[in-house]
Amino acid sequence: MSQEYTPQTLEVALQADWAKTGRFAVQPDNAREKFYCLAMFPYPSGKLHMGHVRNYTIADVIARYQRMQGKNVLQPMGWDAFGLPAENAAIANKVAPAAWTRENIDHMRAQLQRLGYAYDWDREIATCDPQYYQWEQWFFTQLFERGLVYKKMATVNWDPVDQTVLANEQVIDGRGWRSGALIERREIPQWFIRITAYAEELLEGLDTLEGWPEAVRIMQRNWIGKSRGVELAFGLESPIADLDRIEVYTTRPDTLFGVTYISLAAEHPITLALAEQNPELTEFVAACKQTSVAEADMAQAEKLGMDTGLRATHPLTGEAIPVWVANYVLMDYGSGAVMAVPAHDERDWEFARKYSLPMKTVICDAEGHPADIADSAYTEHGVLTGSAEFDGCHFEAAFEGIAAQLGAKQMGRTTTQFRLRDWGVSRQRYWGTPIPMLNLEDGRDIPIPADRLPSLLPEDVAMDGVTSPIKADPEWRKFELEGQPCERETDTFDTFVQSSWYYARFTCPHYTDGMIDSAQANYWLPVDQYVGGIEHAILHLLYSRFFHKLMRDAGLVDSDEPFERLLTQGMVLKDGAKMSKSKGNTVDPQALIDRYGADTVRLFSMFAAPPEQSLEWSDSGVEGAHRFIKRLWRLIHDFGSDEGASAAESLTSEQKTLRRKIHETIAKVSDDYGRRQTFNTAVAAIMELCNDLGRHPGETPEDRSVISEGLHAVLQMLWPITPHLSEHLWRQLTGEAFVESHWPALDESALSRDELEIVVQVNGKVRGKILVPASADRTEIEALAKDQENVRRFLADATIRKVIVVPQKLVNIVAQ
RNA sequence: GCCCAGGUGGUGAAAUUGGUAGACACGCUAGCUUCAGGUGCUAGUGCUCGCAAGGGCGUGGAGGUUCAAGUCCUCUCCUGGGCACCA
Repeated sequence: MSQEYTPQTLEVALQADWAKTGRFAVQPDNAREKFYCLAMFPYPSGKLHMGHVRNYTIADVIARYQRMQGKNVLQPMGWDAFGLPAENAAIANKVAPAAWTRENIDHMRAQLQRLGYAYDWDREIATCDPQYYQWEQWFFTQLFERGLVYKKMATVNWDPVDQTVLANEQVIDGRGWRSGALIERREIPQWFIRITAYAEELLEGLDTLEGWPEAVRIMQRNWIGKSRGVELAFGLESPIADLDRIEVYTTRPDTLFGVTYISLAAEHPITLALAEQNPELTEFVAACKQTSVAEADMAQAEKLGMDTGLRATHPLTGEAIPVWVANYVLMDYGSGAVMAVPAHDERDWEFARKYSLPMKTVICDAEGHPADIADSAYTEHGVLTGSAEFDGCHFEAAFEGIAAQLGAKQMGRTTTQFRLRDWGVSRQRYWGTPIPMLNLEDGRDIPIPADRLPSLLPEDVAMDGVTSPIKADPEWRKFELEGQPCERETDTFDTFVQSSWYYARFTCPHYTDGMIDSAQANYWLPVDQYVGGIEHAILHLLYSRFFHKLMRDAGLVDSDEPFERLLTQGMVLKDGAKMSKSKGNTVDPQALIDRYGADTVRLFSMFAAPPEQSLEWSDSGVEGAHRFIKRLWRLIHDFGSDEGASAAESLTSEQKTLRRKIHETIAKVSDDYGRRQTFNTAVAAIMELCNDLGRHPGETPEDRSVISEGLHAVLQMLWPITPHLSEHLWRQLTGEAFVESHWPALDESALSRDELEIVVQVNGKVRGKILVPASADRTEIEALAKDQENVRRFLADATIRKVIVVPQKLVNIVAQ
């Protein structure tokens, strides 16, 4: 009766059954505890890659484990369907982004279904559907009314040949990826959402997110970057560009006496005014603009500067301080000007060295001497020197004293600043949500009225590769409001806007009366478990937290935070590198599913590494996972049906040992799935149990009873990972349908041991092992340890100084 | 450049609270079964000395704390992620 393992037929049949019976469709149910499990939805790029498989398997294992705990589990799936790749594909393949996207969705949906994920497909969302983005447009107009939206000039990468704006990704070594032209920074008007109004709350909220990895919380905290400092001004003798002073911000006012120059951004109004009379400076400013807007590029670019000849007055000493223009000072941050203290700031030190600018030490080192700055800046806090009446002050006193003196002179004040900048949401692209704003003839911007939404994106378009079809089409732009002609905004939203609230829409995807059905949302939210790549640690997760608070303040949801617990999974690598087409090291999950079935692919993904770590791909590892499945298949078939095996009365010591292994495994796997989320160690433990079950003779009814108990537990514990295999074999073994809401019960009494093995060390090195009765006390253990044969040899002519006994574990005898 | 992770056998990894380093699996070696094997089973497998019993060494590198360090501290090297228009 040894039947062959045929995953292709077995899995597809079960999947059809799940779909037909609506097995994973859910509704609110107040009788049961809810559990909302969500994996970050994919961009529909064409087909699934291994990163998706890993991501969705992790989430599915958690969702199914929670189902086995009897919870009402929501696990939805959808598509982050707007974005740049669709435009690129449209140009390359002469197909409209909409058609390309929807084809990809159909293909990827089928792939996900073939992997057997327990999704409620009735809730599927695609962000490119007007039914979705209309509410995003509506919400934006609400934010506008609340004063949380504004328009200002902001910098973009400009390709002067293609006459288009480029994403940072499209700028390679400072050149446009298609034209090869040197790109330049250019300022254009763009829409912003005031995330900075929520900076304090976003920062404080991090402390409540105990279910988040500490690394993510730290990264967000640093990103928000709250600092206490001083805003101060250096005076100008005569106004330039209507400014009579240069404003700077510093967190180190204690180094104010060490300022030897000031640096302005290339876009600073004073720079621009000075450049008008100075051709050399004009040229330098143009050169400064030839880097991408990416911070990484700017931080690594060679530091360039030029003396403007202008001098500003030090607010405390009255000295004349040279004013420079430098390419590392950014107009978008703070005031676009910084005071430079080369002795106590790394970047200023490098710049000053390069241009032979003076340095002035004003902080003492730990020994109380003026710090040595010959080889690098001294950036520690310390006692002041060379700072007039502040000499001898420590950081705190100097900070307060200098701030007070600046305040008295009306030249400065203490402030709190955030590194976080407002969220620019304008994109000069076609394939996105049209920004629902109108430009009136008098120049004012107003929102499109709610009853005229959605502002529909035309889908039947041709892409020429340079101009957005809605920018190229004058007809689309035309709009009439109360008889007045006006123009639609032709920019679209950043795709992060869609992904900032989809988790909430999943609770009520078909709701037509508003953005969110609060009754549904408040039942399901917050998401109990969110799973996604670590690469989203800052942007996506911060924007979502921000949007949640915006929705809360609009009365749509009750909770303060969207995601209770977060699991950030590592990447899938091959040959130590991220899989990518350009490297030619991709692995197509479809080929693996076709060859081994979904359960093998799922099992390997879970077994190969813990979820937070990167996973090194291995073909032979997949083979190994498949072999384990076949072994288990054979084990169950060889065992036959369990013909109502009853709990045995008295067991032999071998049977007791096997039963203890079964229950130790249940305890470990429960902990690994639930608390630790280390699925690889759970699989290893189940494999160990299977090895023991296979080795155990099945001669007596008692033997068969214990083995049967173990096989039941194995199938139940594997269900979250290999659901098809488990359901199929369960029926073989028991003759009944698999009941998913039963997690195997732990029998604590089966865990007890009569004897323990204890390690004996001499001076920290293992010299022997002893078996002691579980009831043995300290003195007995110590005596047994000293008596151990090998231990005695090492103690022969030594004096025992100390004996350390760690209960249940080891004895360390310290001897000389 | 800045912020955050990670580095353990030939390979993927385990070691959960400072307490036996290498569980589980891959690979490899030997044997058995079968002998058409991309099959199955058994044993061995960190390096090293030894016939063996047993010993020495060993978690990127250098120091340190401790009876005891993969785990804690300091410095350092390498790899990966993020840096606001890839998603």
